[in-house]
Formats: sequence, structure tokens, C-alpha cells
Amino acid sequence: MARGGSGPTPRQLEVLQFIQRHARRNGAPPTVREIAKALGVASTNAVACHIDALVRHGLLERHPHSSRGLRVGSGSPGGIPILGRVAAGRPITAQEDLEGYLAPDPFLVGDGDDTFVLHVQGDSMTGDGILPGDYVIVRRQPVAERGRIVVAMVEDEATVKHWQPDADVVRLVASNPAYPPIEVRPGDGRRVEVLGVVTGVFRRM
Amino acid sequence: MARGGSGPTPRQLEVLQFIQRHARRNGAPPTVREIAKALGVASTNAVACHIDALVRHGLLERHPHSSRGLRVGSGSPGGIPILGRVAAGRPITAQEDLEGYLAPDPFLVGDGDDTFVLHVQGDSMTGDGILPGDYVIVRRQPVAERGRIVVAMVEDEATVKHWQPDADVVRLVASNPAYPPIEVRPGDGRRVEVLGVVTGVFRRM
DNA sequence: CCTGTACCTGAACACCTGTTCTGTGTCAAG
DNA sequence: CTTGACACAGAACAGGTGTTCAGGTACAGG
Repeated sequence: MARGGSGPTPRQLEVLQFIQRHARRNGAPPTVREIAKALGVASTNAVACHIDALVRHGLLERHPHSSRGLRVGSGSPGGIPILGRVAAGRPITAQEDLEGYLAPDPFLVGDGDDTFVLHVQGDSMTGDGILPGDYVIVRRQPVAERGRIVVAMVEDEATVKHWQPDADVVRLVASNPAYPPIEVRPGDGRRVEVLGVVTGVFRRM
Repeated sequence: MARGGSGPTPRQLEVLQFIQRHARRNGAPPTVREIAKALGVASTNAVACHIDALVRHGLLERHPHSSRGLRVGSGSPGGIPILGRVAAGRPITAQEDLEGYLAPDPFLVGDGDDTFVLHVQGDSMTGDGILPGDYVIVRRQPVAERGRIVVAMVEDEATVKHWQPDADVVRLVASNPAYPPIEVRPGDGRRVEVLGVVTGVFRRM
């Protein structure tokens, strides 16, 4: 494939991600050599090439001949992914559901190491102030405390509900009384999995 | 040598302010020589002394021997102010109500200079998914379309309500049926003013 | 007068940093 | 096989950068 401007490579995204994380954590972007060390590379030239590529793709700005003269463009990959409806059977990280990226903010979403954002589709959680079209911030983890609001995968569908497991049955409880709880029993043959817990909500008007 | 304890001098605050502004505008703190140039000073030593004093006063952190190794106190890069309960009679920008700062994100809060965040105190807007403890993002403007959710100042109290003005009466309508509308008529002597319109909501769990 | 503080000049040093150059290896497409 | 993109090593250089030393000026208080 002859591509000069079609998209960044995985390795380039690694670089971009590190730059953004470093900028958030330390208050300033890293130097070329700090990037090289983080990537396990010995040459500064390799880093310079990646930076060049990222600039060409418009994902990064550069102030030439200035130390730490890097700046991640807003909405660039490396931030927190915003996912839309999760299609049947596909993992929640599927590229097709990607709506954009959110800049990590320590106050709202934290470092963003294992965090993603899900665009809520239904009205089953209006009792908790989660309306259709809202975005929920999710920390990816396989377990959750009872009662917490989680993003769960039932068979092949992702859903936002309260997590209420019991010895013989797992209940996914909506906070809108119009929706009955989803109950899954071991003998059902249905698979239930916690993708993560909801740590925040936001909405645009 | 210098001695701490009595507080920073005006000149030192000038330095701190410049560092904050530079970090926000350029994404990284300035170098010693950039500070010197901005202050109209020819010697880097003068700047080093001021930085020393600011570090002693706890207003600045330093990563020794690292370029641009300065960091202002936590939560202060001149982002979007987060305001708490607005006390009687005081303007909404009063320093006493400041809870912190939020990093600007184009997706959520935009880059506007005329934006602030208000920590919601009551449960009068639960019908719109705005719960107690939520944060509303407000774009400061003196007028609003009918029906929009606004932050309004009634006499000396700030409140979040639907804006429904009529010819002879201004109604501030809650979305929780337990709260009756606030009605203000021209002859009342009460003053009503729109501080801004709510453009977003977010919540931490 | 003497002392301490705040603020600055000027210069120098050692290291950091961005940039550039040449060369190597891998892998997929034509 | 040839071509081109991608990724990296190693080295070098010019200038940036934090730090430190020596000294100067002004002001206020005992």
C-alpha cells in the first residue's frame, strides 16, 4: 500500500499517546530523548521521524527549535475514545463505533489509562439522571461492587445498568421503572460480562 | 540570603502569573530566558531568584535540571473556573466560591473565554437529569431563548431553571414538580438577570 | 553606620535538546 | 527482483537551558 497521508501507524499512535500522557502528568510535553527512552529506542532520529509523520497527519503541532515544542492537536487519538452503539458480536473497541476522542482531564476522567466513553442510546437509566444521548465515562474492569452502575455485555449487546449479582442469578437493573430487570441464570446459556464501571456522566445541550 | 514566610512580593507574583499564562497558552511552561525576556530583564539569575522564592512559598514546583521544569500549584493552569454555591450579593466570579479549574476541552466545554462551571446544589432540575452535586457548564450571556436552561440571578441568589419570560411575568420553571415556578413581575421590585445558558452537564461518581 | 532584603547585571560552565546525516534491516506491493 | 514505506542505530553539531559565581544598586530599620 502506498500511503503518505492516509493515517498514522500503530507505532506513531504509541508516540502520540505517550506525548499526551506525559503532557498531562508532568505539565509539559516530553523531550525527544524522553520519548525515545519510553519507547525503548536508542536513537533520537527514530523519534524525530515519528514526530514528523504525526505532524504531517495533522495530529501534532511543533514549535521548531524549541525544547518540548510539541503540542497535541485537540480531538487527536491518544485521548479517551468515545464509542457509539456497540454492534452485535463485535468487541467494544471496534473501530467502527469510534465517534471521536476526548482530551483527558484529571478532574473529570482521570489519566485515561483504561478509560473510555460510551454514547448512551436508550432511556433505561433516566432514574439516575442518565438520559438518551448522554455520554458515560467508563473505567474498564472485569468486576464491580454490587449496586454500581456498570457497562455490561449480555451475549452480544452492551448495556448500561445497575449490577446486582446473586448466588443463583445475575440481575441488570434499570432505573427507569418501565424496564424490567434483565436476569441471567447459569443454566441459561447466556453470557454476562462486566466491561467496566461508570465513573462519570456528561451531556451536551 | 532570602527568607520565606512573609508572602510573595508583587514582582514574584508577576513571574508566577506569566508562567501560568504561558503554560496555558503554549501547552508548556516557559524557560528561564523566556521569563527574563517577558519581564524585560537581561539576567537569568534574576529570574532564578524569583523562582526560588516562589518555590519557598509553595506556589511553584520545580523539577531540577529539566528544561521547562516548572509547575504551578495543582489545578490552576488558568482553565475554566468551577464555582460553588454563590453567596448572597456577591458576583458569581467571586474568588471565595472557586472550587478549582477544569481543563478546556473543545468537545465538552469549548474553548470560549466566557465559560464557567457551576456546582449544582439543589434537586429542582432532576426532571432534566441534573442531580444535586452535578456540574453545569455555563456560557455567560445576558439573554436566552425561551425554554432554555439558564443560570439566573434572582435578587441575590443564583439558580438553575428553565427560562420562560412573558409579557407581564418572568417564570423560572423547575423540572422537578415538587418545586413551583418562580414568578417575577415588573412591579415586584425584585431583580432578575440571566447570567448564562447551560450548555452541558457532567457528574462524577 | 551597619545589616538585611529585594532586584538586577554580566559572565561562565556543563549538560540538555532539536536537528541532521549515513547506514541497516524488515515487510508488503508491483 | 525491485521499489518504497517503515522503523531503528549511531554519531555528530549548533544552540538552548538550568545553574552558579561575583558584584552592583536601592531601600528600610535598628
